[in-house]
Amino acid sequence: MINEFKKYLIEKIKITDEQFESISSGLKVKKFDKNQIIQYKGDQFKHGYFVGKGLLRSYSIDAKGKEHILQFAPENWLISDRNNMNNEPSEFFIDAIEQTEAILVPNHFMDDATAKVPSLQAMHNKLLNNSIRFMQKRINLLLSATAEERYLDFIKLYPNLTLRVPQWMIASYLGITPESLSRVRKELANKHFR
Amino acid sequence: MINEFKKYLIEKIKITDEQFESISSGLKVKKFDKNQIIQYKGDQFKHGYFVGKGLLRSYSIDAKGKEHILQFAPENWLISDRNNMNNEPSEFFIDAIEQTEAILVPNHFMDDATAKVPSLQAMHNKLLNNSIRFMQKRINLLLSATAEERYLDFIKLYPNLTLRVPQWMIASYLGITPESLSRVRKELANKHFR
DNA sequence: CTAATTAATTAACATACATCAATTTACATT
DNA sequence: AATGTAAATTGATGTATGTTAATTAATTAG
Repeated sequence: MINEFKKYLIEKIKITDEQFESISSGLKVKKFDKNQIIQYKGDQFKHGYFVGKGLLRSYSIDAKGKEHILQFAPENWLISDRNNMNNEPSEFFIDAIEQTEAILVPNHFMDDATAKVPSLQAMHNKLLNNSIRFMQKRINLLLSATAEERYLDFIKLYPNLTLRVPQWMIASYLGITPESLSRVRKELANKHFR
Repeated sequence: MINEFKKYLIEKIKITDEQFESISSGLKVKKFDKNQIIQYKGDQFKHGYFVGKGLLRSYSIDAKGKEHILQFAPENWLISDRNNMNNEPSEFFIDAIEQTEAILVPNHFMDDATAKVPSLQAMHNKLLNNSIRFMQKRINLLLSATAEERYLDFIKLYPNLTLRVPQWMIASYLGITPESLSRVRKELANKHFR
């Protein structure tokens, strides 16, 4: 499992084996049951999670008790609370959609890594940059696209998650109700049948 | 104007005067007319803009020709195209809402700065992190809040822009039509009158 | 200062999506 | 396999926001 994390860092920030060994001691793995809530809004932890096996999600709960999914984190995703990273309480919940094993990654792991090995900085910046790009695209879709268009984008972007995640969660990620998503799917099925 | 950029970097990444001097030579200032389009979708530039005076915006145009505003950039904002930073063509347009003077900031300015002065890296990461936090909040609002709630959030977050920017642009940022925003405002006025 | 644009408001009507409620289907637990 | 629970579907209806179009107000340009 630690090895998966190494692969992740090799791919994302081009870390070397030796560099990884020098910073990875002390990483702990933790298991979570399905439906276990890992982090509540308001919590302040000093680590994020690298998912080795399973599936996590982060989400908010609005005044009416409705959940809104910010992010899915399947295998080989690093999910960090951006508020915790800034030493502020979390705005979001995190829970396990499936039974999950994850590495607890200290919030300053990346800072430490790039401090220790400055050559990693450029790639790490690129990683953050991609994260911003991704979110810009999502904002743009929320501003401009219909429910159907957003769903089509989702299944293209996350073909695996589409099968793995309950529909009501996909709806929640898209910003529509499960009923609406069901209708969107029916519409799409009809279109492709004709 | 260069001095404003120095102040920005002192505040945001805690650069020192000497450090700034060592990397700021060669920065160019450019003026833009009101309504001038600075960057088209598909363009690939090697610089972003630090706004010293005036106001820029980035936006997309959808299939129906409707604009959707991703970001406003008033004085002391650094607006960089995240696709260009990754050597890919831009997904968005940038234009000047007001007559603007901006510093052309090379895409790799920050990378260079942190490479030259590794101690800046932590703060730079924090800056990017804040950018992500901000976008997470916006996504969450788009998923969960009504037009009225989003507008109230906007005027609280950007009291100056609320006065400076035409309403139809605020509507475009919020993801609603100008007509709807007008009605939202009327509603709010009524509520506070009663 | 006036004319010409552009923005904002308002009203009537349309529509995408939400809500509520009832079934049906799938999934878990024993 | 049987039973209970949660998810998905479907239908009827509601509502927030969109669309179109007309009017008024505000800006901009000559």
